[in-house]
Amino acid sequence: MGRPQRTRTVTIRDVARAAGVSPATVSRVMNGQAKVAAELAQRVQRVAGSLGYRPSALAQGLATGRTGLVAILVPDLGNPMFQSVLRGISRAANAQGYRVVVGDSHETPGEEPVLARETRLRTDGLVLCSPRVADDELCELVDGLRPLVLVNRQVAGLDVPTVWVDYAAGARAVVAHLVGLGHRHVAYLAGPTASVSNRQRLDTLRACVGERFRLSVLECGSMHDDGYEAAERALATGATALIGYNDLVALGALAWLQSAGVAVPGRMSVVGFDDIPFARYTNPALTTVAVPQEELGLQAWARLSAPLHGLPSPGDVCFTPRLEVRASTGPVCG
Amino acid sequence: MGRPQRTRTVTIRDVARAAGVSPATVSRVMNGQAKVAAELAQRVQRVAGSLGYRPSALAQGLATGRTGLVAILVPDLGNPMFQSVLRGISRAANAQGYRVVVGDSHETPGEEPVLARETRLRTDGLVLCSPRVADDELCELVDGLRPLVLVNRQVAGLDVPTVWVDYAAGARAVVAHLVGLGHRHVAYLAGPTASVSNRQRLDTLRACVGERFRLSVLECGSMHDDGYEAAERALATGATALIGYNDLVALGALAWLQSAGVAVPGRMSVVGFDDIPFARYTNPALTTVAVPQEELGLQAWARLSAPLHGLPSPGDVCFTPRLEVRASTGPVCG
DNA sequence: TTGTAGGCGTTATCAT
DNA sequence: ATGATAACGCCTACAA
Repeated sequence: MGRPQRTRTVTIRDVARAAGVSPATVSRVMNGQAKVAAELAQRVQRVAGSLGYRPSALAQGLATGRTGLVAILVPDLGNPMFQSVLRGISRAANAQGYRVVVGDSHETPGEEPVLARETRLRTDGLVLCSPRVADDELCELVDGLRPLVLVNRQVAGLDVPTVWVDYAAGARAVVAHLVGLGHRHVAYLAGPTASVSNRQRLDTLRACVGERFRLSVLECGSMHDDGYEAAERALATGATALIGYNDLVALGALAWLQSAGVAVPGRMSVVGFDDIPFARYTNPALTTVAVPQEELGLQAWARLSAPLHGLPSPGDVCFTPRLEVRASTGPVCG
Repeated sequence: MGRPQRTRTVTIRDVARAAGVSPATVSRVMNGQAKVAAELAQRVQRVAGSLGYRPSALAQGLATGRTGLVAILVPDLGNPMFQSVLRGISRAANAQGYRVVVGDSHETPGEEPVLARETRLRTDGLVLCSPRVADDELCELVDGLRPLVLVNRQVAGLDVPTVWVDYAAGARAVVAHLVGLGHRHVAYLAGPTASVSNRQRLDTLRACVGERFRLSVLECGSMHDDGYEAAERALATGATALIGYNDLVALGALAWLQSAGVAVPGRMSVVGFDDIPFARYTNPALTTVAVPQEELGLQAWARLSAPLHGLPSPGDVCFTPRLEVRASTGPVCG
């Protein structure tokens, strides 16, 4: 066998031999499982320690059919929103003896299926957070990935536990807020076209268009730089308020407006989605649609751990976001 | 065998049987390795596809001795600095067919050894980024983790490839800059005591203390909130300039100063370390000690991939950071 | 309580 | 070019 590393690893047999017992006994001692004579256990422990024995996670996984690992895949690890979800799921999973590994698809829909499959192969379960892959492809993918949980992505007629946020309600709340402040022309800095939640926000905003509400949609992206770059175009539309696809985009736009000397909210109000930690610290602080990020993670774990323990998964759960009004929005100055 | 999941997985044998060939042939086809008759290969491919066969990564790893995975461990995934390092290493590793998994010790030194060992067990190599674990414990740890690379942590007399930054030089540059602007009393918002780079910065600053330079050290932390909370104390010391342990801390402090109506840099200059992407977008933009974050990742991979390919690892590399002067520092107003 | 042996799914050596 | 077969390291019925 071509073992690349010339490091001869210490196996369970080596320990067994050195301790004068059978491999089975060593296994039992290492796993603290069955009853082993205290004295024997001691000896095995000592020998294992002195030999520097580490059970092979691969072999264990192969033999037991479980790895003790679950994975969460996100489109952009740089987004604090996803980090919060990650934190939520990690906390919950760790409390039950599972480790969480992270995958980042870098907003590349094409990468997701391969990354998902490959990751799932090494773990006991998967959480797909805001997947960008198309509906039909997602449907094909799903069966090979169970146990699986979807966060922020509902697919009709798909039997997969799901945790999601009603962004339509959030978007309507934003519109109501802005219209109440007298805004009649709003610019939306659109996120990735592959993002379903972007589509939800966009569709909802479009549905609000009427005599008292005009909408300019600008292509943007999902990151801070994208918002920074798009802000000037937003200003040029003549809109008096700007809605970012997410907080990162909104903060990017805010940064540009500041640097360009555009008064916020005097000349331009700014709104985001998510309520990432940073949002409250900018100047002015960002008005945003707050979603319970860590809670999403917790609920995701609840739905992933159930099948891991042979239990039925709880039903889907939907959170209604809350508009967090801060200083970046104000009445339109006429 | 207690297989928890009742999902009978398709094995290489099933494919072999269904295709009327031996498992060995299927293996060869899947790996595109040796020569297999074109027609046979076709058939195997078809059968494998229709059966939904996915090779077990665990079994492959066990049989080949390699996983195609490397891991990077960071103390705080929420810090954009570490994300940039991660990006650098991922880019380089992916280009050579390796995947990178990431672990987060959450600034908990005690977690590092167990996390490191456990992660290493499932990967072919490890990068420890800014480890917080104590020197002696790190020394013990090291041998069980090779192939291993250290980023931002040098340990004397330890034979481990290392990529690091000369933060002492960076700190001296900051002091020179501030003194040149007339500052005579500076507050340092200290990071985690377990952070070696915090110690380097602190020691260097202390060494600069003299008749023309007074230093107040305040306990802080490594995150945005820590800086936000510590800023008031810094102001109370009467210092005219504030140095954050890192950019996150400096930006937190900046946010508090803004909200408290303290003029920056008029009343208080602010400096950070790292030059995270955000630093240039705040208002005022942050003066900071810029380190080549992605480059650190690239160089780390270069040192990790070498032993993976049976080559000798390149020597250690040290980067000298560059002071990026922006608008958050200015002459003392007297 | 402890040992024996078969199997987890794959790869690689060695025949054919 | 293809097929047996022995590892890889561990776990767990089952036997003792």
